[in-house]
This record gives sequence, C-alpha cells and structure tokens, in this order.
Amino acid sequence: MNKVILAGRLTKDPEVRYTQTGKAVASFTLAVNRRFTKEKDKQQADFIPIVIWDKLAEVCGNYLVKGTQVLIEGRIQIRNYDAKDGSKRYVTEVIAQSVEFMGSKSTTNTGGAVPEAAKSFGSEIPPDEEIPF
Amino acid sequence: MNKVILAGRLTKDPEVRYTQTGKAVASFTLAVNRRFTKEKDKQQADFIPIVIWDKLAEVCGNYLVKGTQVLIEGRIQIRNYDAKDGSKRYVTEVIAQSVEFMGSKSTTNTGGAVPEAAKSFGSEIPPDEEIPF
Amino acid sequence: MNKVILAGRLTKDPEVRYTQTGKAVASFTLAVNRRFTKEKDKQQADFIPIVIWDKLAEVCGNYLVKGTQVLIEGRIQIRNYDAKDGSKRYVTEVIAQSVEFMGSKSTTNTGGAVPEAAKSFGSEIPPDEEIPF
Amino acid sequence: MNKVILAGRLTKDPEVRYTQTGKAVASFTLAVNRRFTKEKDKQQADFIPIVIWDKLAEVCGNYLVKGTQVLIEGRIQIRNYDAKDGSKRYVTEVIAQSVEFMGSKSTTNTGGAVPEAAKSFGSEIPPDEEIPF
DNA sequence: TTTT
DNA sequence: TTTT
Repeated sequence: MNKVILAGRLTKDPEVRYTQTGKAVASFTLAVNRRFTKEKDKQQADFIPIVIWDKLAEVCGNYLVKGTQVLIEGRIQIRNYDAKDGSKRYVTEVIAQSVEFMGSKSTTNTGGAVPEAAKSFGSEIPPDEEIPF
Repeated sequence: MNKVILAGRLTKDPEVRYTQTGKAVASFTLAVNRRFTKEKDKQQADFIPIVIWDKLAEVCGNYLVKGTQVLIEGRIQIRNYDAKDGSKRYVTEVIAQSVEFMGSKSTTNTGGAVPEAAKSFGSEIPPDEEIPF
Repeated sequence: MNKVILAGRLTKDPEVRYTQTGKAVASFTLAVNRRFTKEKDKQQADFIPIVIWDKLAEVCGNYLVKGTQVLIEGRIQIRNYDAKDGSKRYVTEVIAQSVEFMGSKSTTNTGGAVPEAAKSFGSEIPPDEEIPF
Repeated sequence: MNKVILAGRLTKDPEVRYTQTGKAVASFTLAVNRRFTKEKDKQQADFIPIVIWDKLAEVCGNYLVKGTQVLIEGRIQIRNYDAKDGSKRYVTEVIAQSVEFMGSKSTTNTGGAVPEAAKSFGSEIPPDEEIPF
C-alpha cells in the first residue's frame, strides 16, 4: 500500500511531454496548504511535484491551469538520477492515478468552462448491478 | 486502520445535539457523487450519514449549511440499536475526525463568509521545527 | 472522492456467487479492531461488510479464508432494498477495489501458501518508465 | 488535505534524536514494495524517509526494528536546507501521525514480543458513547 | 428522503 | 545505501 491523497492548487500550468514510445506525461507542482497552527504562521504550504501518465495526462493538459483547485489520488515514487557532479540524486514525486476538479472556478486558459464529463477521471466506477444475494 | 475520505455536499443543515454529559454531536447526510460511467446514468450519489463530536461538532454547526462542499476524513462505525419490533438493527456512520471546506461558495444561512481560521479543523499540525540531523 | 482503507481479518470464508450475466461477486465481513482507549475496553471491533466484483472476487474466493489478515482499499456504497414489511431498508457496504495480504499466516483452506503473485491485486502499477525531462 | 498511507518494512532500526527543546524525533526508511507488473520485474520498492515526533517517536524507538512491518498514516512534507556548495536542496519526508504494527513477527532486537498496548498508537479513538438521537 |  |  502506497497511497496519497492531496488537495491543493496548481502553481503553474501543467507541462505535457511525450516519451519516445509516444506516451503522454504531464507534470506540475501542487501547493498544499498546511493546517493553521494558531499563530499567524504565514500560511505555509508544501509544494509537491505531481506526475501524470497517459490519457489522464492529456486530459490534465487540456483542462488544468495555474490556480486550479484539485483533489489528487496517487502514490509516492522515488526516482534517482545522476547529477552532473557524478553523485546520485533522488527526486520524490506523486504519481497521480486520479484527479478531481474542485469547486473554485479559477481562470482557465481558454476562458471556457470544464465540461461536466471531464470533472473527474482516472478511476471510473462500473454502473450499479444487482448483488445476487 | 479504519480510514475514510469523502468529498461531497451536505444534503441539509447539520443538526447539533448534546449528550447528557454535555458533549456536542453534529450529524448530517453527505451526498457523494459517483464517477460517471459513460452513459447518462442520471447522476448517482451515495448518501452517507456523518457524525461529528465535541468542538468540531460545534464548528460544523456554525459554518456548514445545506449544499456546502466539504472534504471529510474519518472512520466507519457500526452502531446497533433495538428496533421497535424487538429485532436488532444496524446503522453505519462515518465518524468525522476532520473537515475541510472546499471551493464552491454555496449560499449560507447567514449570508456571511467563512472566516479563514475556520476553513479547516480537526487535525492541526504543529509548527515546523528543525529536525536535529 | 469516496475512499476507504481498512485493515482487518475475515470473520468467515468469503462467499462467491454469480450474477445472471456471469460476473463473480465475493462477500465477507471484515473485523476491524478499534484503537485501544486505555481502559481494558474489551477489544472492540467494527464488523464491516465487504463486496468484491469480477476477477478480484475470484482471487479472493481462492485465497482468503476466515482469519486472513487483509488491507482493503475501496469505497462506501449504500444499497437499498424493500423489506418484507414493505418499508425501504438500507445496507452500507464497502466495495473493495484492491486487496493486499498482510503478514500473519493464518490457516488456509488448502493448507498451502499464497503464491507470491497473488499477494496483492486490484490496482497494478505499470513498470517504471523514463520521464522525458 | 495532505494524507499518506504506507505499508512496508523498516530498512534499518529507527534512529531517535532530540531537539534542543527536548522533543524526540525518530527517523527511518520504509521499504514499500511496488505491485508486481507481471514480468519478473526484480521486486521493486520505493524507499521512503519517515519522520516521527514526540511520544510516538519514543514508542517507535522502543518497539520497531529493521524488518518490522508497519502501516503508517501521515503527510508529505518538504524541507529545504542549504547544501555545502551553497545551493538549495530539498528533502521529501513522510511525517507519521500514526503507526500500526502488522502481522509478520520479524526478529526484534530484544527478542521480546510487542505488548498488546503498543501495537497501534498515534490516533486514539474515544470510547463509544450514546448518540443522542 | 436528499447535494451541485 | 536499503526491507521480506
């Protein structure tokens, strides 16, 4: 079990790229506000890198923009790469498995509204069926 | 581990009552929309009974109203009681441990805004401290 | 968002049935212990009805037995049916979307071990791929 | 909302230190195995840094050892520090809010068993009370 | 019995 | 750098 649930806002428009095999990958940083701790604690936030694959990446690229409020479900993943100085470096990202829009209508690139059908995606639920007992 | 996370809207204003020992208990039903399943599937929802105790109950009584969009964290609890016909009956409720307001400004009873300090409560986070290594 | 995570033990072997269209449905009750509350509080538990569909239902039917310890991810669903006395009755169930075996080797029906490949199922993760940036 | 749930095993004994103000902080790395992806994919895991504060830190220091299987609930936190070369570096950690032991009895340092009362801690649940309606 |  |  490796499960993450985050509510926050995009700090910038998503970037969408493609792997050599043609898979879409979207990425952005999510600002997740911390709970107030009484004192005026200058509204702290964690800035968490989000990565999204495939069709979900494309939908996000089309509908999310800087400031959009989303509810993300995913998992933590740690990637390593070699720094220029030869040392091994680690990046921690949340791989999103589903993304839900939340209330607040932020400005969108297109000025348009999000179609009802695109408000929630990534883990469809099968239609209700009679349970045979 | 018994953990529940729900995003939805109150189907009515919360009811707040008090136990004989003076503890506050709030309750309401949360409408949680299901994911679309392609077909026009007439916007299905689950209507989930929520129960909240103590100070959190009072805050909810003060700020939440019918239609408010919230993000709830809690646990499933099964209570049993004796029906009038003598049989044992079970109720399943979600005991909320924390409640967060979400974007969409629905009409409020008071017409007033939710104070910033009341937007999220139930599991405060201690201020950041230096980790000693 | 309608997400549930439960850790507990089956109170009996799963029952597997089939819908008229041939879909498998497994069901069982999960005993989820509550957190101790200091006093000897006689080890309380919630007994939560679990429902599982399709291939996952069959795997569960094959490997889970009374006493097996599992970690379940799913969603709350409320079903209604008509009682014999004509009134409407509601049942709350957790629809499991993934099931993970946990440590404790309980007795199994077959006396055999759970094959490594069956220890966790319901939400496979694609193999790691280079992120193109 | 910033919620993480992880099941995995400690890759080493926890380290417990103290801040200048005397608060305990425990830390260790949790190995969280990924879901199989069919192929023999050489049992991949994510190695996730866990940080625990206060009393919970001390309990963990006393009972957890390398190999212990645990279920952790917490939140993602990003800390920044200045590298020796003057650049800003970021560390991502999971701050654990509750820890539950899981089945598998791994070898312990002490050779002793975990007392029942220490099996789960960090988010106690109040004893059941009559709901006044 | 239900929310948007 | 890593657990079973």
